Amino acid sequence: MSYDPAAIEEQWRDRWAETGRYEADPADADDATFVTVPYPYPSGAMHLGHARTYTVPDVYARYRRQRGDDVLFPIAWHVTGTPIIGAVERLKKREPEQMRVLTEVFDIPEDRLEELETPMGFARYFIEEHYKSGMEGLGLSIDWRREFTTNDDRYSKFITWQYETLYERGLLEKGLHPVNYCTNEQQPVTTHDLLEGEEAEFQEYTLITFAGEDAVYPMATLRPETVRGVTNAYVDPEATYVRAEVDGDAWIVAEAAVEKLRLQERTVDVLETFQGETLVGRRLENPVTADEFLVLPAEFVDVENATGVVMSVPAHSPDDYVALQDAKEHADDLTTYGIDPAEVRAIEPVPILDIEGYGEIPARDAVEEHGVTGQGDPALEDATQELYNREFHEGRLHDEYGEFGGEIIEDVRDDLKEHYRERGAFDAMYDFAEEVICRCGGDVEVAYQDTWFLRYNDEAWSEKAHRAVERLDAIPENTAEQYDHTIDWLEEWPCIRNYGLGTRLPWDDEFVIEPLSDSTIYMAYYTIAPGLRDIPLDDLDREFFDALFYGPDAVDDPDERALELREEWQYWYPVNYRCSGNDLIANHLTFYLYHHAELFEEDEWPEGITVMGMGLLEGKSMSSSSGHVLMPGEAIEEYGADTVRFFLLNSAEPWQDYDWREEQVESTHRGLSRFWNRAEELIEETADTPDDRPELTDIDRWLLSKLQATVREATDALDRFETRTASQAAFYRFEEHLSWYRRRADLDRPAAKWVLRHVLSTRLRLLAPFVPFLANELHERLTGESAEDLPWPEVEPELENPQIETEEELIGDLLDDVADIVDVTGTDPDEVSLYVAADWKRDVFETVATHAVETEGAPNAGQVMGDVMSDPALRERGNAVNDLVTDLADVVRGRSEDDLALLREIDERTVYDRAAEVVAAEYDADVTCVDEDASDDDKAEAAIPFRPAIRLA
RNA sequence: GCGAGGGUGGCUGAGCUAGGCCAAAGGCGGCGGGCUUAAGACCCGCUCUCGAAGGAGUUCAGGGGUUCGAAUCCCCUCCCUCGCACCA
Repeated sequence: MSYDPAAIEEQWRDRWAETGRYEADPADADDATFVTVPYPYPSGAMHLGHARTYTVPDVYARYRRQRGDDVLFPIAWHVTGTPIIGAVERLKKREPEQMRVLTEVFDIPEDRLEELETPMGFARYFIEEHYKSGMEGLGLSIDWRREFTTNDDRYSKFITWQYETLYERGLLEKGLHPVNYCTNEQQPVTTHDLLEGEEAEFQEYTLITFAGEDAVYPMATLRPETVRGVTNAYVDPEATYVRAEVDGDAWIVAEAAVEKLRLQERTVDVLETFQGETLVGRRLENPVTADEFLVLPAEFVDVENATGVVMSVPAHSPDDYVALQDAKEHADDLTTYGIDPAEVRAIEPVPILDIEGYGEIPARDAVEEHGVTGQGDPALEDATQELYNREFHEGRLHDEYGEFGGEIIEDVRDDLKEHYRERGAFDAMYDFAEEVICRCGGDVEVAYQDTWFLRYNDEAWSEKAHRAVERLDAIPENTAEQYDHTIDWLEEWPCIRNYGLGTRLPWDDEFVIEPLSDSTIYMAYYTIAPGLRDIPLDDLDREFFDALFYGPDAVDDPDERALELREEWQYWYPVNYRCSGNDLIANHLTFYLYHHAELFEEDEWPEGITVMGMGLLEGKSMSSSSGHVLMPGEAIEEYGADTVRFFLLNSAEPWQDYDWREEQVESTHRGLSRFWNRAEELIEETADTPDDRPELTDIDRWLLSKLQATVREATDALDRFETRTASQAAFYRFEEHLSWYRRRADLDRPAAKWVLRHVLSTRLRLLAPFVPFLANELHERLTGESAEDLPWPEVEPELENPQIETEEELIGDLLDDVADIVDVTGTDPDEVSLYVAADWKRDVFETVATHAVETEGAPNAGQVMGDVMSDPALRERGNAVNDLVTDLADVVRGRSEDDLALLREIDERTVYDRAAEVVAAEYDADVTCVDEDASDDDKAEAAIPFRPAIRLA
């Protein structure tokens, strides 16, 4: 029967489910292994991009089981936060885009849409219909008894304990914080809720408070250091402005700014409203220089941005420079505003910094260099971008800036801002650089909201987190520094939301703990989830979990049930390996380290983290909304789960990106089919082979020796999560050994049959973690037992035989040489003569080899010659010896002492007699192998040790 | 800009953390042959250049250096990908 994945896979899935094969419970042994993955977020279907994240830990779990461990590999569902709620809202509104994804991409039947109209109904659908079936389809060895969702009551009790504990330890702090806020719905919104401006980030503008007669005129800038370069201001004469009392001071701002300021916790009373033109011509005073300047009219002023009053720094802003040129040109028009044109023409750019490569007025140079033609020219943007960058990183402030004079902007901007803020010259406000619209159609602004923060910048806490990194097995190794870097860089993290699924903040229940903050120590929850189900909700209080996690002495009257669960927790903890995405290093994985470092003792801290690259589909990243996705179910149906697994695990190491290319996947599938067919054939044809090891020949011993190397390599690789290296060695690389074996060995011998069966059994056990369906099925057919029920293969040192491996290499080299000659000459030889190097040449080799050992593989030709020539018999041979030494130096160069010892042991005649048989068979030629000395063929002289001379005829 | 990772033969992708066994694995594609009524699948061979004797030449982003010897080590330049937060 040929390879039929669907049939055998179904059968093994059933068997695993029926027998609870992967359910793990504490035993007495001290060999527990606990691996976890991030619990999925079922706000949509699982696609193949997710599949490897779950498959890699599955391989490790299966591997450790074969090594004899109790292995726990659990899964749960993360439903915290707003994405699911948002998705349900969009479904209820029957938004076309959402409906398209649900019905076309995810293929949800019409009659089931209704059950998706509640958040948990929505989540449940994807959990059951996509994630669970996908995971079962892939053959993941999950203990399903432990699943839960983060919206479960008992989980909330656990999170409540966590946050009460952190709160008590002073690691949470309340503060005001800018957030995206929908002015229509009057609540904060997430990026997912946005219709337009999803990419927009709000910025903190510095407001420079220029003084006018009747009020201050705050103007927004991202470059506060340019304050000394302001030459004038602009307003939109057509727009509406207001004079308002803002926190007790009189301000002039655009009317549009009033709401923004209010949202940012300002008290704003509008005193009067007027057209922008009233402001034109007024004189304002620079709070830093005390210089006066004019307010000019300009159409380009956007009153929707910041305060709607703009300052102009023509020396350093190409935009302002060009605008000023225009203003001067049309200065005569300004008389309508009562402005003296001469005064406008007299405005000159005021430089405030020096920068190499630019003249006194950098903006002018930038404008000229980019060939900017006017205000609407796209080149203006490039000029601005380049100049801003250069000035920020290279510009040095002029001496008028006092303590900041001579400094690079990059180094002092923050200090300078703070300096003037303290003196009342600067203020601040947040705003977007573009328009942002909510899905509800409402305008989104930046608002200050009360928020609770986790204090990840706390020194003592960071210190503990660094210690956790130190003892962590970070895979790949270079990720360790990324964790350290993240720890140093993290500030405070807002850990709550105003709405969403999840756990309420225990002491302030208008807030919900957000997803990245309720998922930091939940791995512990897997160990107790089944046990907690039997305990009444109300009993799961602070004391209960204190007893559970901190032991009987932590509370006055410890709950017995908590102490029992404590044993289970301690049996599995710590997590040996967490497998996650490399994009999560900068938040989730580092939070994971922080919370463990704070809440648990060192011996419960994470032992290892393996991060993974992303998955591509035909070279492009997958996304459900674009439809460029492949669901695991589809792939499994097409190729079988083993092919899917093998591709995911073998095409790249876990931390590298992989690319699902149909062509490659098909080739993987063919590889597995070929393997299956050969294995099945072998199993049938050798069924009556006795179990006892027969007398082996050299080539049998060679294959078994290669097998040992393969076992060693696969084992070492899996210990480091190198699934590609491991599977490559056990599968593809060994196929090459087998093909040499088939070429060299008589397969009809009982010994060959025994060897091939032994090899197959070993390889199936090595492959079982990768392709469990195929490997278990074949092994069961081979011996009656499945591969996963048998131990992981161990290296059998007595089967390692470097001597024979070296000899086979020499035979291979000879075959290559013969083939080479045949190829170049285009002859089909009838006779082949092999001449093995004479004894004296072997003596020279000994001398060269001795030198090589002394010089660690880098023999000095001169010294060797001196030695060799001390023998009179050799000296007579003159140039022949010289050439030989040169050749032999190449042979030994770089070889280790052990290698050389092997070569010295080899009897060339025996080896090449064997080689002669192979050559004879392959070329259907008469092959003779004689010593160089015994031949009168002048070709024979070309023989050197380990490289016989060859004559084709 | 900061942090991380890369640039290898038509493509993909090993090797580069321990420099010589590297003209450089494997796969895909291409070419030739076998099998087949035929296609597919499968099997064998070739796939940098030159060569009628196992050889030689030029390659591993570009430039420089260390070394008897570098795809592999060091320096510089250019280019690409990812992350930079309140999104999960």
